[in-house]
Amino acid sequence: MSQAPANKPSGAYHHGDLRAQLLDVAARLLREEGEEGLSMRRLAQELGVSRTAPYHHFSDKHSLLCGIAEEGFRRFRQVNSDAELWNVDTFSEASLQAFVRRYVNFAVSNAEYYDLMFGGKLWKSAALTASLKAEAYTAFREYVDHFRQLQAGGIFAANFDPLRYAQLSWSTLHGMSRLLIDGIYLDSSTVEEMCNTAAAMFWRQCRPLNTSG
Amino acid sequence: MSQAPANKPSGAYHHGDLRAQLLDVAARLLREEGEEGLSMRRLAQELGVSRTAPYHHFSDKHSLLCGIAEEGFRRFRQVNSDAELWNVDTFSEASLQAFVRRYVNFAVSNAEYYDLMFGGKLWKSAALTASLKAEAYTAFREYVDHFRQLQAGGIFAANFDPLRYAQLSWSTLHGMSRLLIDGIYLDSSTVEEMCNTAAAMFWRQCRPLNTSG
DNA sequence: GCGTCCATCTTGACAGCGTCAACATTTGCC
DNA sequence: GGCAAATGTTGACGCTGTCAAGATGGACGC
Repeated sequence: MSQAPANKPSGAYHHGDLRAQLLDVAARLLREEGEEGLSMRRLAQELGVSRTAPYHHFSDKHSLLCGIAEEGFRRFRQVNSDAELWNVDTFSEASLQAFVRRYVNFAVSNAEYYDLMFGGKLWKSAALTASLKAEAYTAFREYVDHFRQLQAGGIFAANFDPLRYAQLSWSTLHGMSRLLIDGIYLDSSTVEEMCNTAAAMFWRQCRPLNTSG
Repeated sequence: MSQAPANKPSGAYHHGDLRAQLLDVAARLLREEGEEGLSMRRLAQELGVSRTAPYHHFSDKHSLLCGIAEEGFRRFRQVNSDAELWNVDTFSEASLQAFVRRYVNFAVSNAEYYDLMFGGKLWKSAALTASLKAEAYTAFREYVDHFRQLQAGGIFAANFDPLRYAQLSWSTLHGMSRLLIDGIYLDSSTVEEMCNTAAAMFWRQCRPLNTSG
């Protein structure tokens, strides 16, 4: 009758907390051994259940991955929420710098989530979980809305399209993150400098009439 | 004794042109059905040879993928080589625009190659073919060198770091390309406009003292 | 208490995968 | 012609995702 211990009931038939642990262990396997390190069978073994037990919580591997991505978006929220950055009065190059660093740091430190959240593996499949779709669209809409607010506050020139700005800045953030995660930019010692350069570009870009730093 | 027909000798024991066709058909399978559509066994079947025949031309699947990526870099060369863009006298926002469009168009139109050339699948494995490594490093070095030449020609401000500029612009190009390829930017009707916006950003960025459009 | 339903977990099975080992055939070279 | 190397073959192994069918346990009405 007592709730099964978090890790492994060891004799119990019912695991008690399988769904949550599947998501956790799957993410850990992805982190430690990459995409090839995660298989449904291995995942089950790692948790001491039979091969097909996970299928009672996720209809297939694809939807397990959707679950992981969803958790990723939950963790991602704090990156986007920054009162200082999105406030017209405190919007500054420094706050932009902090944002860029926060984004890239999240991507690199949570690569196993980032890959699924913003990678083709799930998005090209065109069969995203409804809840994942909701999380993702909300995240991007919030991002764009912030820029709209800033424009309404007079930060941008009138002829500036906030959507275009959002797309472009996100492209840069995403590109930097991907190149770092994928091991193409090996020299991670210059990451901070690159982030600052990116922030400077964004800053200059959104204040086209004022060239002072 | 006669050279086997390009496609399938149909009775001959030796195929005659297997290595090249493996690369071609593999790329086609990737293009048409994605990563999961390409298996060594299926590839062999598609070419009418036995399952293990490909292993006499590529030691394993990984090195086949390296071969595909290498071919990709060969096709990629024309994107980077543009006399007008890299010439100090003709360097302009228009030539930048053309370059951005060319890059993104290459990435999207050759996604099956681009994925391997600039994706984590090969780069994170840390076991790249020597020839692939050479191709890749050459491509990036050329890109950076172009910016160095432009700076030597006085295009950039003196305190501008061409390497940083190359990294940052490439991040943006790569980010846009990836988001398009991966189906995250669904609205591909605005691609051209985004390319122009990106080119404008690069243009403004490299002429920090001249705010005229 | 008992029976019943449902969530959950189990074993068995299947086709497909990458790849190794052993063997067959063909080509190129002396 | 003969021999080595290149290239092709079949057989086998352990791994994968996932379906079907059966076993177990908890929850709830009586």
